[in-house]
Amino acid sequence: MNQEIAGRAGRVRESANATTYTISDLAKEFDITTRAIRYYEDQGLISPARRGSRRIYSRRDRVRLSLILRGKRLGFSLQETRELFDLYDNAPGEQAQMSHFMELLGARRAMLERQMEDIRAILDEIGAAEKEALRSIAARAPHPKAATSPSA
Amino acid sequence: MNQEIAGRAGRVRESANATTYTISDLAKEFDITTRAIRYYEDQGLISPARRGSRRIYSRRDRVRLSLILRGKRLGFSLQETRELFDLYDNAPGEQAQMSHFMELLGARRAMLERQMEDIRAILDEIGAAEKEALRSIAARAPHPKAATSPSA
DNA sequence: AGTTCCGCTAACGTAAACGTCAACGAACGT
DNA sequence: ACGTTCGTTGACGTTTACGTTAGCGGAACT
Repeated sequence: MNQEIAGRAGRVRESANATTYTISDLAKEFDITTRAIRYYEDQGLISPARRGSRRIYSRRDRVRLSLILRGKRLGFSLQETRELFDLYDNAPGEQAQMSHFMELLGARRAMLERQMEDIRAILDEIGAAEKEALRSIAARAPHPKAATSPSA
Repeated sequence: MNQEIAGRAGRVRESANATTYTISDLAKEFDITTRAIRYYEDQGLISPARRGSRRIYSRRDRVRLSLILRGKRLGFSLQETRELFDLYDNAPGEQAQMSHFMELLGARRAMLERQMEDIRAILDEIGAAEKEALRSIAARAPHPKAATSPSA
């Protein structure tokens, strides 16, 4: 996974030293399929150069890809991420977009906080169940009362 | 949203005081559609009693529903939640299941941590972008260098 | 009695994000 | 020269979690 070494794929092509990647270079690096990468292109998230029919990815494309994946991990849909890209491309650093973006981010943060709270609640219940189990074992009682079902 | 008052739906039916709910009671309380609730039943997650063809939900069913929703918020699929229910129903408090459950929970925790890290990274970049913007404004320079695209 | 809800089943539709062939061309190693 | 590998464009298939009619039967209000 070290993009400095690499077999001898498409590094330093053409004139100066424009670092480029093939589709499978990126697929391996990010551990996704080439199909996924082409799909992101279909959805307008990346637009790699072409050498004939083959796709040539630049460092910029590579950054975009990492941003797409980060967006996915945060629960953004591909369309949401695309909109953010579009906004930024058409006027980087504008305030209206910034606030739109902050809204999305805030919503995600709220989701994460709720998830954390859910996990905390589960852990609490597990803790209570354990204590209950220990107590019933200590008292040599076969079963406590059997609640409804912990889990999830 | 107070389930103690309620119009005069299906509270205290039958013999003693077995609190029950109609499907729309629960739909309103949890803010989901009745279709969703029936779907959970199709998938084997709940099995409400019937009075004729109509579904009668007990407090146990209501707890299950809340667990299903919590599972969803944590990213568990309905099938995963169902498996957890099945495991617990067939032998509550067994250790093998507990470890299976803890595995799932651990995976979710890892996901959450990664998401938190992603958000931290984004906030860092936003902070850096702001500093850069302020600096370029202070120097009356039109644009910095224009990176690749922050967002997502 | 009539009409309006509520609920039920059955079945088809949907959206997102790819997976999975198929059929083909170009490039690369031997 | 040739087989293998890599890449390309369709195009259809898949999964999850419901949404959306459609058509019908009781139940409840007036």
